[in-house]
Amino acid sequence: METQEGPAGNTWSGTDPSAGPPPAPLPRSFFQRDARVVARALLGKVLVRDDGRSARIVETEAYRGSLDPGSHTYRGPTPRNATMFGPAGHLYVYFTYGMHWCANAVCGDESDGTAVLLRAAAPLTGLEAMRDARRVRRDVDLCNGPAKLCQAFGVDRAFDGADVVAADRGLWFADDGTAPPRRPGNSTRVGLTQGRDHPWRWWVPGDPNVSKGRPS
DNA sequence: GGTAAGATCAGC
DNA sequence: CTGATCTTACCA
Repeated sequence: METQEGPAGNTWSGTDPSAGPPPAPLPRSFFQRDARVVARALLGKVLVRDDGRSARIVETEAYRGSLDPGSHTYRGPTPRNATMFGPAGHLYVYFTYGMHWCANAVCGDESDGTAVLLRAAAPLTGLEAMRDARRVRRDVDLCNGPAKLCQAFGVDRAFDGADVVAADRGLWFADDGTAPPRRPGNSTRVGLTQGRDHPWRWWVPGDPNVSKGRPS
């Protein structure tokens, strides 16, 4: 019988004593589904980093490969999107607008090129580290956008390809018992010029940490 | 080799 | 609403 413990090699050091032991990572099968299903299922799950930072996912978007003109993988494999064409349960991190990083959870079957963009989250623990990484007045501004979330968690190029099931880089998703909303908010995606008709954005209704980004 | 656009954000 | 800031992808 094993005691409840985090992924091998990780040292949970959450600053909130009530946070308890490190929650186990979601299994790979969680991600091996249609990205639209995973996008909704991720609402309410917790993004965890082994330095104590954690936040509840409150907004996501699905990107669907060759079926989706708005996806980085729409036109086939390139050096940049290689991770998205790999196995589910890895993190696809890309650089954009000359200064921002954004993170996705790769979904579906290998070579599908599908993923879920993490658009916003509600900070839970490790707020000091997040405030350190981002100079903002209100905590609600720490993770209320895809690039803000990455900055708050210190996610950059070094995390592209990270296995969030094996948690090989100290980053994973956990289920703390919070169920996804019965009826999530839904709209077209934010910031796209192509594929903007697809309603593949979802969020937790009423959560103040949902991004201010407007659908295209 | 040149260039246009980009799954964004902060400040005015 | 605009500027920042630079990588990527695509075309010549």
